[in-house]
Order: sequence, then C-alpha cells, then structure tokens
Amino acid sequence: MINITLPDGGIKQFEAPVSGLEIANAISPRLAKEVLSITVNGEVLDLTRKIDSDATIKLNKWDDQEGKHAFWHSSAHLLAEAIEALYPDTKFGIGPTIENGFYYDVDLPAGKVITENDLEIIEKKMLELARQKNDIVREVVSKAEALKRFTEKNDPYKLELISELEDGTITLYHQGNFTDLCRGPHLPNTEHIKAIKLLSVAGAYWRGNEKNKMLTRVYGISFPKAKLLEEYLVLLEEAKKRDHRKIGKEMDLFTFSQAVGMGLPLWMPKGAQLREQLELFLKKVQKNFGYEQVITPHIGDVNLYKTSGHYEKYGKDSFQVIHTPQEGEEYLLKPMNCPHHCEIYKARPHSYKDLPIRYAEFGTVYRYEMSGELHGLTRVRGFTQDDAHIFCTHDQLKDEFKKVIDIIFIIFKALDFKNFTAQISLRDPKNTEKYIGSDENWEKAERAIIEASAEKGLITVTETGEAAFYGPKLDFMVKDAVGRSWQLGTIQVDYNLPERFELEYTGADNQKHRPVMIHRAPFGSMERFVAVLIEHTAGKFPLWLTPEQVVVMPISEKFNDYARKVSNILNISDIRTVVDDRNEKIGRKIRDNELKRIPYLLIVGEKEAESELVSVRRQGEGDQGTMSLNEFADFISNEVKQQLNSIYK
RNA sequence: GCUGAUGUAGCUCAGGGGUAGAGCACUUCCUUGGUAAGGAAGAGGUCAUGGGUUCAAUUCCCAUUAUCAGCUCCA
Repeated sequence: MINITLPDGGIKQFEAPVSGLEIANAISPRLAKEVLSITVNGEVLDLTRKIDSDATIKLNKWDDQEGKHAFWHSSAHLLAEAIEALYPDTKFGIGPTIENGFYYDVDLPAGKVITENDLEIIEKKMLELARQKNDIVREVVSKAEALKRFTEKNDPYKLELISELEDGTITLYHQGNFTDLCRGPHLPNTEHIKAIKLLSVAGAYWRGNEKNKMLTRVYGISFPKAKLLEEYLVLLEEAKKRDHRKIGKEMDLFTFSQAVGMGLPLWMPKGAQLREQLELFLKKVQKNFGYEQVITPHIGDVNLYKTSGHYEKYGKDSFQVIHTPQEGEEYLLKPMNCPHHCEIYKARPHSYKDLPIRYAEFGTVYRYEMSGELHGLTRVRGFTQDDAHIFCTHDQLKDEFKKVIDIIFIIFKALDFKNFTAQISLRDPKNTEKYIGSDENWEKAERAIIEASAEKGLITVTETGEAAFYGPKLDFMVKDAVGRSWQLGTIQVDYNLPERFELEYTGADNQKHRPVMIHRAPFGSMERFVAVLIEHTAGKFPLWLTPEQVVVMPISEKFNDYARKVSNILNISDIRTVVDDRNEKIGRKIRDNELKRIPYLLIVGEKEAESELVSVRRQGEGDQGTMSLNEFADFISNEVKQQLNSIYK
C-alpha cells in the first residue's frame, strides 16, 4: 500500500502501482471524466503513468494550467495526425502549446500548400480522428531505436531533435496511426477533444533561425466543450473591436498615407489633441520631479553618431545619410536623442553640486524598421519618445532610479494599466567581454536596479544576458487587446555614452569624474503608448484625456449664437468643446458615432439662452439637470480633478 | 527581410472577360422645435500601380507596391 496525499492534505491509500486515472476514479467517476493530467511531486505526468511509491499529487482539470497544457499538447498531436492523413509524406517540426492554444510546424511535400481555406478541412479531419477515441500511448525508447524509427519515416527535423537528446530520456507517443517524438504529458485519450478551431496559417523558420527552411505553421485552439470554443471566439471578436487601428480610424485619431510612406503616422486633430494631453500631463509630473525641457533638432552630423557608436552598429541598416550641397558634409536623421542631450550636458562645465541633471524632450526619432515589422502605431519608422536623460553620480543612481519608477507608477495608475510586467535585464556574467564598463560599475548598477525595484515593491522577472551592451535596464511591458506584449516604459543605465562623449563633472575633491547616465521613457513612445491606451480603454478615455469632452447642441439655428458663446466660455476654462451645427447651413454637423464618444452633451434653447444656462446630459447616464455655465465648468473640472487626484494617492 | 492572404466610393464590404454595386458617411432640399432625430434627391471610382494575354481586362497571368497574420528583428 502507498499513501497518496491530495491537495487538501487528505491521504488516501492505494495498492501500488496506481495510475492518476485510477485515483480520480476512486474519488469520483465524474472527476475521472474531467481530469486531464496529474501532478506528482511537482512533476506533471500522464494520467496513465503508474505511481509506485508515496506521493503528493494534484489532479489537473481544464481550469488548471497543467490541464490545459496537456489538452492543447495532445491537440497539437491530433493536428499533426490529421495533416499526415490529408498530406502524406509531410515532415514534422515541433508542435508545442502556447498561451492560448497550440501550433504545429510542418514541412509539406513539394508542391503542396495549406491555405486558410484548407483549415476547415483539417479541422473536420481532426474531429473525425478525435471521435475514434484512440488511446494516447507513451513508449520509452532508446536513442538508437528512436533514430531508426524516424529514419524510416525520413523525417530530418525529428532526427535533428533526437540527435540532441540524451539516451534514456527519449519517449514517443502513439495515437491511432500517428507517432510523435514527445516528452509529454498527454491526455489518456483523444476523446476529450470536442471542439477545435484552426485559427491561422503562417510561415515560421525551423528553430527560429532565418537561415533555415521556412516551415508552415498552423495555429489552433481546442476545448473540451463546444460552448467554451464559442465563448473564446466571441472574446476574440471583442478583442478585434478594440484594435487601435480600427478605433483610430473610427475616431479620426491618426492615419497613414502611402504618399507619405510606410510606418509614418499622420496625427489628425483629435489624435493630436489626445497626444497633447498626455504630453502636458507628463510634463507636469516631470516638472515636479526636477526635469528641465530641452529641444534638439531632428538631424545630426554623421560624426555625432560615429562618436556615440550608433552609426557603426546600425548605420547600414537604417535611413541613409543626408547629403548637402557641401561636398563631404553628411547628416543623419536622429535614431535617438541621447547624443544630442550629451552635447547639451557637455556645453558647460558641471559641479557635483549640479547633479543630478535631468534633460527631458519629446524627441521624434526615425528608425528603419524592416517592412514586415510595421504594425499600426505600435511599430513605426518615425516616432516620438518621451525621452529624458539623467546625469548623476554613482551614489545618486539608485535614488534617481527609484524616482523614475515613481513616475512610471503615476502614469500607469493614471491610465489604469494594472496588468504590466516589469523585466530586469542584466548582463550575462559568463560573457562579460560583450559589455562595456568595469565590473565594479556593472555590479553597482545592477544592484541599484534590483534594490530600487525591490524597495518600490515592484514584482519583477529577471532576464540574464538581456542587458543592453552599455548597461542594465528595467522595462515595463503591457499587453494589447489580442495579448501581444509591447514594451512601453524603459529605464536604462548607461556607462557607454558618458565615456564616449567624455562627459565630466568636478567632484568635491576638485577632480574630474564621469557621471552615470540614465535613459528613460515612461511612455516608451507616444505612438505605441496611445495604441495600447486605445486598446485598453476601447476608445473610452478618461475625461481628462478625451479629445472632445463636450458637444454643445442648439435645438434650432436660432440658438446657434448662444451655443457658440457657451463653447467659447467653456474653452476659456480649458474644457474642450465642439459645437454641433446641424441646424445651420454653414458649419459642421457632428456625426452620430462621433457624438457617442463625447461624454457630455449640452442642449441649449430658449430657456437656456435667456438665463445663461445649459441642460446637461452625460453619455449613458441621461439628464443631469440644468445648470449655469460656471456651475457646469466647476462640475466638469471637479470630475477631472477627482480622476487626477486619485492618481497621486 | 521571409511565408501566406488581401487591396473595388470617405468607411464597411458585395460583384464579376463586354456602361461599376449596397449600407453608412457626404452635398442639397424638405420635415422635425427640447432632439444623441426622419424623408427625398444628388454627388462621389483610371476597381492599388505597371506590364502581358484578349476584338475587349476592374475581372485571367506576371511584376511592383501597400496593408493584414505569423516568423525573424527591435539602438
């Protein structure tokens, strides 16, 4: 007899060996039907694996990540089985699970392609195979045996994978006529897979290397119940409606023009208004934190970027140099603001008493992203960073770092970004020659970042070897509507540029010292930030950001003058208004869908015009009553203030 | 950059080898006088661009270009 400890601490005794499925059955037959995998002493295993000694277990169902994992992994095998049946002689790469679903990389026989239209056929085949209720059987094989089997199948990808595995650790999984090299775990039987949707098909390089052959990758998702699939598809549809490209078009925020060039966004009046509000907000915060605004040009002498080292690293792969009538004179569109700010720092001598110095600029930069990388506003070729560079002493580094984290917190709070990931990127200690700067400085900087993050209560993930070559960094990632992760805020410590630009300050000891530089951009870039903001809010911005807060609507053209007067008076109080001229021959009529995005509607007619009043309606909430202009101005300012005050708490 | 898909009115899309279609938006007129509206008429297109096949191409073929999905990349 062996003791099996359950998650609630209860212990059950079984005759060894016992399988997960048998344990589940002993608890309840219904559980046995729902359970998908088993965690035994922390290791996730097939339900059919025999346990032969005391163990702590957890039975994983659909709601458990481990359960979904096994489910989707088996679904990937089912996909491969279906493809093999429909396209004989296909060679198989890998077929893992992903956050939502699974994919399989396949190398189709010459001349065959899978297009979106074929997905439905493959889906049907998968369901047909699932209904055969085949057991999924695990087999342990020697390396020699594995190599032999896949040599027979003539599958170069699996052979490559096997050749890298250690003998004794190799397992195969069989279901029906299909066999795959796989570590598992899997479902006991394909019958659990009841609903399948193949989502897309795309190319993917074998092992992610662009020098390798491009395989066909089929993405899919599967569920134990049809209803769950329906719900997921609805969720996907909802996410698509929040796409910033769609909303940006609907709300007239920004556009792209082929005549201007790809990846070069054009901000329309309302988008510019939104962006301006964000900029004003950050400028105000930064002012409180002791930043000074600077302004630098969009181009710089090529030699500036040779000094900074950027030209050498990226010159060939970026926008090319700008020539002038003067022979030999060459300029570059600026790909970053740092060198310019270094030159500002350098323009005057500095005392340790002046530090830290914080130069901020909404600096527009140009980077030649590869054409396939461009994506709405999230990845563009010309964008504005909310950039700032802090020049400080080593001793001030940690404190400055913490202050930058504070700014990022303020912004994320202001816009209700709760689901962000903070990632600390450190250098690879085994490969220190890749990085510049002394070991001592690196250790100091890394410690400063780690401690500053910890002291700020930030939950971080740490990536070793992901640091920039000039210093460690802390990045803030936020997900868009469909779950793609984008880097927004970034804080980077830099030892490289102060060195290259020979930046100095005079210390208390009357000696020259080198300052440390912090690059930081809380939004990351205005473009990407606005994109993510749109997807988070689905275009319903907080009142303080809304491009148009109030629409004034006269009930007839007789009251147009009064409507315009109302608008002007409110504008003086910084309330962004627009007049609906629907009853006048000249002027702009506010479109219905436009109207629905404006929070307040002021109706003005005879009663209002006589005693300088407005009738207020709040979008979605109906009549708010009649009030004087001053009352309304206070009313709306209070709402804005409330929103902003809650940010600082 | 790679693989695949797509490009028809301002927007969302249908169509198809022989005068180019719808809904919404737009313009004008009418109605409506406390209203997040109603009716009628009108205007709007080198069917992404350039070649080819054809008596005839927006439609078929090729190339280019842009967009979309994914891969790769992201100072």
